[in-house]
Amino acid sequence: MTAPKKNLIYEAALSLVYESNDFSSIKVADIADRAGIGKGTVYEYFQSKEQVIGEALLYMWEQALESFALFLEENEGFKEAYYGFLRNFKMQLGKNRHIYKLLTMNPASFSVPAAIEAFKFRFEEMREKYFALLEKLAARSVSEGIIKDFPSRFDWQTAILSSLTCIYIHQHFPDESPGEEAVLDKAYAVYVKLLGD
Amino acid sequence: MTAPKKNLIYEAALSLVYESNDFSSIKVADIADRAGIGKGTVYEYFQSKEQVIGEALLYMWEQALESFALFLEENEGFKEAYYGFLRNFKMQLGKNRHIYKLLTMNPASFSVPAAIEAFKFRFEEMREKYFALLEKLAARSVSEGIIKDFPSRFDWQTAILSSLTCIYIHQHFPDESPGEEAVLDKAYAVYVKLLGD
Amino acid sequence: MTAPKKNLIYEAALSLVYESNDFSSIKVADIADRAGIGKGTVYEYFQSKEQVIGEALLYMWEQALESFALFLEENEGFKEAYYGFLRNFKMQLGKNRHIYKLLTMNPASFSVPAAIEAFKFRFEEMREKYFALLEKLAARSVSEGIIKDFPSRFDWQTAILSSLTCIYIHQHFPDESPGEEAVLDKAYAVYVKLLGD
Amino acid sequence: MTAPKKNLIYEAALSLVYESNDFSSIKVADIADRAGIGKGTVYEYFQSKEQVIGEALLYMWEQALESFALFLEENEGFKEAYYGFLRNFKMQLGKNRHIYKLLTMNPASFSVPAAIEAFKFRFEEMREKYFALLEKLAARSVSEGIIKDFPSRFDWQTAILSSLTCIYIHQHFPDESPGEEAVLDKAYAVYVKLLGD
DNA sequence: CATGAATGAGACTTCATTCAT
DNA sequence: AATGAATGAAGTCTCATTCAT
Repeated sequence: MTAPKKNLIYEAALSLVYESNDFSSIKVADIADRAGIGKGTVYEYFQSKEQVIGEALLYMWEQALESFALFLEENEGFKEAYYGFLRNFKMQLGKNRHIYKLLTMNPASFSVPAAIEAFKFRFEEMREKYFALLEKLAARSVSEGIIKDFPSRFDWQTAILSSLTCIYIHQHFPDESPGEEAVLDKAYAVYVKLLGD
Repeated sequence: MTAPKKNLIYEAALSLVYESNDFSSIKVADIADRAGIGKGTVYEYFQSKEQVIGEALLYMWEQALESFALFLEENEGFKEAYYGFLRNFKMQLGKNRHIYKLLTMNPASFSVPAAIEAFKFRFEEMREKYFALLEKLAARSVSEGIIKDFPSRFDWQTAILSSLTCIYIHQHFPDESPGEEAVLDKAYAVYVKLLGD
Repeated sequence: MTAPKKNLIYEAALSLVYESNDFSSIKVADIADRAGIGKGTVYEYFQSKEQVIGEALLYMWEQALESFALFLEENEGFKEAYYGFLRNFKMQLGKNRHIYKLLTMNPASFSVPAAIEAFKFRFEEMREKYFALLEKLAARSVSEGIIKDFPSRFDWQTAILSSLTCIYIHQHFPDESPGEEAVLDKAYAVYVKLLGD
Repeated sequence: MTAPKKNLIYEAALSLVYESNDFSSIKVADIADRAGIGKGTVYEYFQSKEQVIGEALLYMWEQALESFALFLEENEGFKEAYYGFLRNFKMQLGKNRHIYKLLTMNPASFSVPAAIEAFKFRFEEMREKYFALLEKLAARSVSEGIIKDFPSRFDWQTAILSSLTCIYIHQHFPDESPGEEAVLDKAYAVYVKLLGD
């Protein structure tokens, strides 16, 4: 029965990560408060504050990857899948605009807990999985003939991250941006333009 | 003659910002050490740690904008100017890969010192100046016929940020990326592809 | 069970107040040391050093008033009550000769913590209670016929404070003063002379 | 020409003593500011903050004693002299109600600078002078027949301090007290009652 | 298991004092 | 003689972590 309590702590920690944009300013007391448990209890499940936050971030990514993988299985066509991917990113970003770095798997975002060697490795693993899924997605665009030649890893990374950047700009400057749905078309177009012949 | 001492502190603070990726983990003692001055001296020039870091970030941007503006004046042609812009970003990113958020003027990066209202305003001002320069740059690509129609603000923002994303990926995964010079061509191509007909 | 720990801190703070005669020179570390607790623990019970000292002074007065009230109830006759009152003052003064201002309820003595508005009010309350008891005491001297007419507030205040002054001088210049018991007679006489016809 | 500068510092320090009621909270920077001189200059004339305040207090007393002595010489009759004495005390107290301890020559008020041995001695000297003058004043009341027998030192000290207490109460509770002039009569009456047969 | 009172290392900040100008 | 920039010792306060209950 420890799993649910750990998750409680993860969710609490993550909600604070979303708000603070600054790992070291997050307080254990706040995590405990938000999780509705005692401060001491946190230390029954984790060794240190660093570990709590590190594990919480990995937990977030595990969840995200799992549902991403599931989603890819359920949606065969590239376009629907890509729109779904964008839509999910948009939603996450809507919850918290500070989270861009985390959502784009920016290694820098793991700099604090990465102090502990174990995290570096586990994060690397996670990134591999993430890129494997993205590659699978990119592969579909080729097999469906939307993109002619299979792009290099560098190229599809650039294309996908640019798509996300497009959505990021939309979130930051909603006034100067196309509508909520139109931005998805824009972002999709970015991918096609960058990888199209 | 207080300006040089203030600058000394700015440089010290910034070098720590580059390293730590986490504002609140920076210690006043470290700033003072790195500036080669006493702890108390920092407080002769600033009211609080928050202010030191906030002002230092603004200082960094002021410097960057100034040299950017100068550079734009000195380089008439779009392509040279754009390559110069990319080269500069690449160099900055080379110094510190955590700094992407700051370099892309991500408002979130200012979230800590922005607690003080004054910072919000000054940062906003800075961003306006930055975008004004970027728009000027984009305008050149139109006047030189490289881009047909003048793009919307949203579109050229997306195009330029995607260019930078391209370089960002290069820095993070140098093994899978084109050479140091080739990446500039790639980044330039991103801009042209996204805004070309 | 936090009350005893708070009281521990009060006693520690007061013993330092007695010694230092200068609020702002009292150190939190000293309070903690003397209370036999950790520095941080003080901040579990109080918000700031100022608050510790302010509350401690109020605590001292609360205690004093309580026992004074009890004493008045137990001693019916004016003379015995008055002697008891003087004796108590003498004893307090014996513990610390700097404390005169505090013992005479001099509002100035509260000037430091009174910076916080709440203290002003609570101190005012305390002073009212104190004067109510003194008035009750004075009233007895009238009802017993020791004093003819009921004196004005100003007059009995002057009389009582002069009594205390008498004891104060005794403490400061023991060589030139009457004996330990004789001074009480002197002080009592001061009261009677000043209010007697 | 150093005398006037020293005096400037004394006046500045004293004005802060009047306001703060707490020696150790007075800052050298404030003294210098108020004296209109540089911080470093203070240390040209004094060795330490403690010394500044200690000397300033002694300076105040020297001034006061000098004018008191002069006043006694100029006013032959006891009653006029006593009223003058009271009036002066009242005026001083009007400037600052925290100063009671200082004005009544309470040794406790010198506790901080008294840490330096030299001060203890000089203060003792000053008190002797002060009491000599008070005794002279008391002697007049006897020689003029207002008081029958020459009172003991303890008795006239009590009488005079009670007079001052009377004025002190007037200052603290003006609403419940007699008028500005009437209080002098009251205070005079206190003296007479306490020492009269 | 769960707690939260207690702790003290360590961070921020102040300010008396120095000293080069 | 006068200054005030620079300093660092020392004080206030925070908060991650422990541990007795």
